[in-house]
Amino acid sequence: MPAHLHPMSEIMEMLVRRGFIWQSFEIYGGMAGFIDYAPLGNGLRRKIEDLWREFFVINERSVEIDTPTVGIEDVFIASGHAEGFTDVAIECSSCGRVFRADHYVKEKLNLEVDPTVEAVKNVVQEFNLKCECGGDFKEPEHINLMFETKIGPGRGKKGYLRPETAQGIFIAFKRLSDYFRNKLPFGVAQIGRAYRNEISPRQGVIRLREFNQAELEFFCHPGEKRHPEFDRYADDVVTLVDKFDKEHRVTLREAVEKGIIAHELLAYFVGKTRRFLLAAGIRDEKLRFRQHKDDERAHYAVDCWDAEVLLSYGWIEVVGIADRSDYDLSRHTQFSREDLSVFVPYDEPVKVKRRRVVPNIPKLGPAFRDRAKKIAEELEKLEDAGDEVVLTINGEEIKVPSEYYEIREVEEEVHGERVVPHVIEPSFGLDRITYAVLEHAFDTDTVDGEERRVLRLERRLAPVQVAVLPLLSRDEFVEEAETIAGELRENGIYTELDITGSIGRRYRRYDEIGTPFCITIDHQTFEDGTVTIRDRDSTSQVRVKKSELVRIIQELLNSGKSITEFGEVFRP
RNA sequence: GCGCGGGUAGUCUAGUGGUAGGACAACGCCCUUCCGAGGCGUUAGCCCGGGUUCAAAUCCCGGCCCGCGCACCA
Repeated sequence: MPAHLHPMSEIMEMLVRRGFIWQSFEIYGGMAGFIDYAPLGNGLRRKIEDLWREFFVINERSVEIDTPTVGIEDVFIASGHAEGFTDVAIECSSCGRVFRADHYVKEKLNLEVDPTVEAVKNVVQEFNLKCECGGDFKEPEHINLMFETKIGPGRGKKGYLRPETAQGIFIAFKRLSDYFRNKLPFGVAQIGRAYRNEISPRQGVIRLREFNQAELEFFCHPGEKRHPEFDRYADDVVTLVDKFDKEHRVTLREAVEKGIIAHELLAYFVGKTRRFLLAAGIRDEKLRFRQHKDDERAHYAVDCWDAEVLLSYGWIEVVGIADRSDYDLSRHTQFSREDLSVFVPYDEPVKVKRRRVVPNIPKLGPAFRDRAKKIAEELEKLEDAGDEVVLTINGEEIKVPSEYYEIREVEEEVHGERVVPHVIEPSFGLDRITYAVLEHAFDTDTVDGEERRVLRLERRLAPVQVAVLPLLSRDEFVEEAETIAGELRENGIYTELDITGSIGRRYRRYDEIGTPFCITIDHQTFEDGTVTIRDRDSTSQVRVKKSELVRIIQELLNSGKSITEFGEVFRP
């Protein structure tokens, strides 16, 4: 079906033609699941990243790091991602449906099967297992949704392209905790690529095999899932769809009080995420937060809220805000044997009275010889003891009479406890957000009886911020335009100079790519040193002095101010 | 992965076996003009591979890509 029949085709056509996104590997026929960020799309995505940094790094108690996109196998065994791939799948040779073998066997035969190719193969043969459609299954195979690679020459060491940026943060946790001088809570962000070898990439940029994530891992005390700045968003009214599909329009404070959102910290990030998306130009009425159902959550999550945006594809998940509890740190502790806990001091040291068993070493030594040291260690572990203690040392039962130890009442000061932090993770799909911003900004209206297409991007996100347009292509007009464009560029403003085509045609070009302001050099420029600034959304113009142009443009770009605050409205 | 539909310049499109056409866009020159003006000119295309045929954009097979449905989406 030609793309133009699809409802979102008009914008897709524009995005490709004007240089926002292109199909990757196009001259070789393309490959599903990969896109090139063309000049304008790359500019837009970078600016969205910068906006994200402002919200989730600069204005959060967070830092940003950057870790490899290739990970060694151990990481993903610990994280649980590798487990998902050792799952065995069976595919029907007639209808083509693919099932997870262990689930299918459990459901049809009520039988637990080891998730190995051999075991599944045996079960399928033994019970002559058929597909629901009656077809035979092909040979069972491993599902593999991570890209596999080899590190080093020859057989190398097995590695995977990361399926999320988060693991790089968890792995560096000890260093990060030290960096924050072991004081919770703190956040660590990472912006970068991640990879999933999707079975069937679809829907333009919505499901890619290589994609851009911005993730924040916010580490907190398990008993203190609050945020000191919750009040900033507590009164924001949000649309929530809970796991029972019940919709709520409530403030975040109410959502926490009523128990719709599990705790304040999740609610805080729901609020912050919403403000970020609105700042990027997502429409509030096309934004909602949906709670994952119990069977929908990832293996690591205990609660999860997705930000969903209404697009021509329907409601699309663009952010996942998950409470990953201590899952990741505990798993990496277990697999790496590194202690990834944090010492949390109490406000006041607590005095604890307890009984201790104190071994009498001088007596133990001669009596028990080479076993004495071990016995002493075991005795110290005991909370209490009677007249005689029976210990098992190296499989040997040893009776230790009370003369070899004494019971003392001691008072100890406990200054704090070691806890494995919990982590709240807002995880952003930047490609989807970038596309959503474009779709929500895309508009048409009528100017002088003609329809025009205009991209109403937030000013600060526009990839081309200013276009300088000489009214005529005569040398003196072009030279003047070059001078002005040069000055804007020296001040860090993304500026295009465009001298071809009629002025109207050029205005349309920049409307279509969302350039908020056009500077026009006309005859009057040479008389009184003024130029006009044209506003994309209203198409109206004001005259300003050349000497003040840079300052005015900068102020316009960093505010929502109207051009009419800066000069006389100009009507040619 | 399965099923259905599709793939012709940058974009959109005409073309059912016989010399691949148009519109818009882009670029150059002229005009010198404030909202896709006009004139002249230029660039540029049959997704890839095989087959049938004297001859394939067109018919057949396979692949790739795009859209939709199913499955998958940690």
